[in-house]
Amino acid sequence: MTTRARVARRDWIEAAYQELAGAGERGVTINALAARLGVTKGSFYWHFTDRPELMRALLDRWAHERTDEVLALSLGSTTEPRERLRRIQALGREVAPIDRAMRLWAQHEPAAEEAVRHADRALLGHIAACLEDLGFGAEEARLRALLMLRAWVGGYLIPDGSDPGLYDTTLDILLARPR
Amino acid sequence: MTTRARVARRDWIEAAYQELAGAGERGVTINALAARLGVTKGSFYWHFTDRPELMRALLDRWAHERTDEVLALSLGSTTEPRERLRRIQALGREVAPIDRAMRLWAQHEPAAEEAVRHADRALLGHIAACLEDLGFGAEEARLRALLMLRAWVGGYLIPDGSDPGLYDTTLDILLARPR
DNA sequence: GCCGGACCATACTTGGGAGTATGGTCTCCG
DNA sequence: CGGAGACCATACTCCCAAGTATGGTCCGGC
Repeated sequence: MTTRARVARRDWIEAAYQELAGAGERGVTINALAARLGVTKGSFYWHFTDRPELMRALLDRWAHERTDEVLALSLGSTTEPRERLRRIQALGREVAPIDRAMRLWAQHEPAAEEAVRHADRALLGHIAACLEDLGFGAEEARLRALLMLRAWVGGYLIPDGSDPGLYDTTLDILLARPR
Repeated sequence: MTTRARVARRDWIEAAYQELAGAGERGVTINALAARLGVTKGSFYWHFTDRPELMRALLDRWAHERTDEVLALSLGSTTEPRERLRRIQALGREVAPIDRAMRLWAQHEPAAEEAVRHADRALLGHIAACLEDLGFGAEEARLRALLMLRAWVGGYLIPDGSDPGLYDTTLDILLARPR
């Protein structure tokens, strides 16, 4: 038969990652993960010393994933700035659940805040680079990149904040030159 | 002597409101409020039947306050649209702590989400009205109002997201006409 | 075939916050 | 003065998630 329910350390991390994306940080509870994995807490406390260790592993996993994604963006096939910005938006829609969970978590956990800060620095750098390619000055590009990111994550905190027509036109607005 | 530590129902609500703004929803705990007020839980459960009743009262208090503020905006002295938008931003800075706490709370509490939704509808309406005064079409005004709000609350979720130069220029960007 | 270590189940204990039961104190009013 | 009701303190119980203790099972190596 197919080897009993033995799970590895990465299985716990993966399950926790799913739970984090779906239910937020306080949703990732040992018992819930155990149930999801078909084992009990006994397994968990063999692979980890305590919950904080698991959460640190989550931070690590997310940081790496996010780094890879942003790297893939900057290594993308096209060099057309506007298309690159559109791909950033597309990525944003993909990672929305986990991204949102991470940012909410970062509100009351300094370690998570630090991870988000670091990831945002990279992402903002990439966005700003695209804007500079479009002819904006360095400082202007920085400001608009930050504005673009804020406009994006702001959607997490606004009920009914997902106007279908918004994503199509937000770039137009953010890229309009001052007169 | 100055009448013992007798507190009224509104004192509990006020203390809870402070705690909500400062420590978030899960920070408003009965014992913490009791300590802050110099009484014990016995007092609380005389004025309220349970914690949900207190939280509903908080929602109410916030909704009224927010309604008054937005009303004051639309009844403001000036009629110059751009100045009105600047005052909205100024209000945003004032109410940032409680606004942020409410939105975070709304992430896992339907009643809070409903309150935020309702308040946002009014605020967005007011912003959009200013934008229409500036010559934008109705639909365009709606979109830009939403974008402005998202850009604002997005700052809550971005570490180091408070660039000093941002508030000065964000209006310029949001008000630039498409070419 | 059996032994040691990897892995997990069971059954605890602990800590913190919500909620309850009950009795005490002040104040006002008759 | 003497209750009645408003208001609060004390001391519980309940619940839930984290963490611990301990014993059981499986599997590879000798």
